[in-house]
Amino acid sequence: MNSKDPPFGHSPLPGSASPEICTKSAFVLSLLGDKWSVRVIVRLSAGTLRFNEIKRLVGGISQRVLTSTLRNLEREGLVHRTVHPTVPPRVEYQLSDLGRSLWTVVYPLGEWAAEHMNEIHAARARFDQAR
Amino acid sequence: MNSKDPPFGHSPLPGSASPEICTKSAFVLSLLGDKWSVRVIVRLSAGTLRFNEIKRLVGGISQRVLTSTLRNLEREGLVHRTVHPTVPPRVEYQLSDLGRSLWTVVYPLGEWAAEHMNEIHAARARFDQAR
DNA sequence: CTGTATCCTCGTTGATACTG
DNA sequence: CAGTATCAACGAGGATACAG
Repeated sequence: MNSKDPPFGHSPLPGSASPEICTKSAFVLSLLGDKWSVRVIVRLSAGTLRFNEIKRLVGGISQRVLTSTLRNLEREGLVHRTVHPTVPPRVEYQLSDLGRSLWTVVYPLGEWAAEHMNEIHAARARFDQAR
Repeated sequence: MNSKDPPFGHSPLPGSASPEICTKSAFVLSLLGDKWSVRVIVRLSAGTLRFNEIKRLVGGISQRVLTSTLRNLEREGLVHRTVHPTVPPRVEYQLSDLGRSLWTVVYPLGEWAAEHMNEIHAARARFDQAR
């Protein structure tokens, strides 16, 4: 995810009217669809945190992957990273304005999930049992 | 993605107040965060489509992966699959009520992307060039 | 037309050890 | 404390061929 940008810039189909939304929704999902980004953002939505605080709060994430996840979020401009040149080093992470703005539109997905999680699990049970 | 459910049912951290939202947003993203689900849903949001119509409209997806994607969406209860036992076979796909409901909350992400895509690309450019 | 069945490649994740 | 460096494992995704 770090290395090369996904192929989302490709031109809309010629003669096609509306596929704007497709590309753009998929683009946002490609930013957050990985395993950890949202979980990190949720924690940062509560305020500034240090590396190991995030690690503890998120839980189950390795140092290496958390580093990578935070770098991605920083690269997309969703998270700010502040290094205090002390010893031992102190690095603080916080959501940028852009990150907070994104959060306001991602949050409703959590609410939707809360309302419909049971329906999804019911559908899964039906589907799986039908085989 | 078909085989086993992601580990999202795990208990909220003991003594922690709010991490509900985390788990649930991440759950929805785990449904749609793969490479093709949203692109398929967008097309189906316009109406009923046959297998190869989706394949053509989405573009760049292989038969095997489209089949898998549609099976997942069907399993989650987001898409209905109707088989007409004719020859040659005719299979129609459409969003379920649940799928349409989800779409209303995913759509705003596309709008957000449309507004802020430039900021993200600017942030990327700044970040990449700083190395 | 609508899928299955294989095979293969690549990226993401994870575990572990080491550094400033 | 906050990373970087390796290495191993796994799964998603793609190419191709075949089937009902």
